[in-house]
Amino acid sequence: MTISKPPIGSNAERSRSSNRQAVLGCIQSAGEMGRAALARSFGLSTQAVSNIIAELEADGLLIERGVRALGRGQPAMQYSVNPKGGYALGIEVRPDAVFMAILDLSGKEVSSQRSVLKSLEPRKVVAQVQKLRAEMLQKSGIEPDRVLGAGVVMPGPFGQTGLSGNSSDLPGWQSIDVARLFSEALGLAVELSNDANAAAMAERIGGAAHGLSNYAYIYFGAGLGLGLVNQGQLVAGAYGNAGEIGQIPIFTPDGPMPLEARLSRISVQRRLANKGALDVAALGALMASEDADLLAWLDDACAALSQAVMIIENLFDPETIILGGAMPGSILDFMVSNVDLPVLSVGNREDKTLPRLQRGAAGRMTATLGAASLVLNRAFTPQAAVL
Amino acid sequence: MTISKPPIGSNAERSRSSNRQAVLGCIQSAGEMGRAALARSFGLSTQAVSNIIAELEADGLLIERGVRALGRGQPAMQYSVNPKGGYALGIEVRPDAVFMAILDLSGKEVSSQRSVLKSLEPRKVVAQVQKLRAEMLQKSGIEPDRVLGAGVVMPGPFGQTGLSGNSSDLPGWQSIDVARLFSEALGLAVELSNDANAAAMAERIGGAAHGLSNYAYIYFGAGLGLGLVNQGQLVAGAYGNAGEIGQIPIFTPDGPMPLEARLSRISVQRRLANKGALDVAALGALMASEDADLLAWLDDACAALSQAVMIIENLFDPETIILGGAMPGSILDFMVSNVDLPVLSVGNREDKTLPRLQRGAAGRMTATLGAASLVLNRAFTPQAAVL
DNA sequence: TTGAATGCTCAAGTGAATTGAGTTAATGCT
DNA sequence: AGCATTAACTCAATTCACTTGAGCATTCAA
Repeated sequence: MTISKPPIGSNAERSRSSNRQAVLGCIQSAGEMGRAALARSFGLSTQAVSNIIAELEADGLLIERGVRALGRGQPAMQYSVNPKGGYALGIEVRPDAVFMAILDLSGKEVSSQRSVLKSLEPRKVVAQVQKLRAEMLQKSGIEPDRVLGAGVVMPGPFGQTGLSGNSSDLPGWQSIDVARLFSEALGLAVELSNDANAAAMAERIGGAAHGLSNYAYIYFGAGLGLGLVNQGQLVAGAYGNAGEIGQIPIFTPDGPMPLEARLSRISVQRRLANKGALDVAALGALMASEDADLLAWLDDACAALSQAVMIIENLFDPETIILGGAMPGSILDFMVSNVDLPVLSVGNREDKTLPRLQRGAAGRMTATLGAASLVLNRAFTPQAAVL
Repeated sequence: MTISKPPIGSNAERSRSSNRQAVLGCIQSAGEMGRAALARSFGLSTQAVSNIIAELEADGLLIERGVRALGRGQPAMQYSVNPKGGYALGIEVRPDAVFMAILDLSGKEVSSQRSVLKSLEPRKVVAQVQKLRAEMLQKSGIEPDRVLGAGVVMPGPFGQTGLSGNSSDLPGWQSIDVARLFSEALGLAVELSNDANAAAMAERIGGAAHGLSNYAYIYFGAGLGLGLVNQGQLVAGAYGNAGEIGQIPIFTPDGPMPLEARLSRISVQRRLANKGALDVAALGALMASEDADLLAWLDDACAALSQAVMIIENLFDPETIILGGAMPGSILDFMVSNVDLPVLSVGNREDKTLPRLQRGAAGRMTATLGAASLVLNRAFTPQAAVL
């Protein structure tokens, strides 16, 4: 889902670029590190790491954090990522509005905004995004050339599939090269992804999956999505549509139905139709008041979630499964503590140090922040060559 | 599941090694290629490719195939992989026997053998494997240092999981470092995997998935396994147990049950218990005679498979799903043509050029050949750096 | 106090890529 | 037929980024 595949062959310059990314990524996930420790963890010489660090420091991407004595020998100068060294743009396009967020290199939100769409026509949307970017950069006092790239999140699935035609699809966007469109308009490298994948990446940059390389993320959006991270990279599938978990059939007392029919905002909205339109805040209020209808829905939702966990664990064997998205944290927490974790699963291991199911970031902006995280993840990860 | 993680940092030597693998892999999947074409597809200079080719030719891994004129300009000298340039060892350890196969670089089977296990104790098994290797290499006239590595296939899942304790587990093998054990005994790089993953890789080297990078493989072994290939690499999961598809619940008229209960050799054996022990050949004979009980089982199996396809497609969005393993080809073919392909799936695309479901290699040795294919795949794929 | 361990720098050396000029061998145009 | 064009390839020089080895600084432990 990147603009153009990176070249496969390796040469001196590409080595350096890859090593730079590895150094940055290692420091980011460890918090702070010294040259020698970095050299050891990469199989590079200290001298090589020294050169790379000098370069990164000159570029403003790293800052000195003082020396730390860790035992015998000369204490090591520690470095950490300079939050102000670079910024990532997150763009979420929805049928009604665009959301934009700016993250700094540490993954902290610098600014975020929502802009109602006047037209859904791609050119007009892009123009609106350009304007929004200019405003936000100016307001935050960020130099445009400090922006590393943009992540774009759109409702999937991409291309004409058996799941197309949902209400969440963007009309007129199915057959265009969205990544190229944004990349040319913004003059930035663009990563395109669906909401669940983006949210999954957000957890890796600064959330519950910090430092993890294999995990799954169940995302509550319009429907239900799944973000899969394998070896630190998103599993996108052949056409970028992996993770459409909402359609998989689950077993209920009323017969088989799609997971989404029991576990999604649409399903809770339908069940609690008499309570009007429920946004995240309203659901949180109902949860706080221990609303009986909501609790009844939660029972069913947990039963469905249990089956989803079983399928995900047995197919992927992740280190953990994270629950997040447009749901109040209290509801996610309830699910995490009330789901029956399946016994007949490869996820059921005695030596597991992480919980099998845990809560991630919740809220309306999760996917937008995730979009920006795609960019950060790329900045921190050496690009793998793919044939 | 390799012995030791490759170093992350890149330097000149590692660049060369990675470029060598890329060149080999590209030639292997294209059949034959010239220097200039290779250089273009990698983003390397012709000179660099020239040097690499000279080295590979000197090592006996490539052979000249004469010049081909493809238009204007000087015709290009084509190279292809020398089948006799290297060999891969495949080892499948089962509760009753070890299977061993040798593949040449082109993926062709050179030799294969079965040896009944006298003892399941790891040290004794390894000793038996060592002896078997010596015999087979000698009989085939292969110099030992032409062997690139060994792939080892064992019944999963690995480690103590909620699925442990199956009859297919190897007692006494759960808590040892199997890869190290074989690697030290054989003096070879060893890749460890379960049967489904290995079989999936076999299809990539020379079978139905030749040249594909994203596909899924449903494997009929003792139970049912799933091999997932993402970006040309197996998805192993955090603990190497991804793809345990047999346990996922599916919907049947008799209620929910594990997929394996409807779609596996065990299930057909149970349904046709009155016909005695059924090996692959016996099942093939029943299929040829259009046995009514077998056809009834197939109906149920296809219904189950349809659900599995839906889950796999929606979670992974593969280019294709391949069916293979210890089942007669005729039964696999029947399934491929009789399964109801789910409509509500991201796999249901109009622009798909590959069939959504197709048949792969069938037979008793599939996993053993797959084990050797793991080695070939590594020889042909630049190793990705993983943090 | 002394020696071992550890972090780091400087300067020289090395491996593998790129660059640019030049050769060879096809096709296409006049 | 002759010549320009295109493409594949080689040789030699250069460049890039990493490694190596010598040497210094700082800390801990005996």
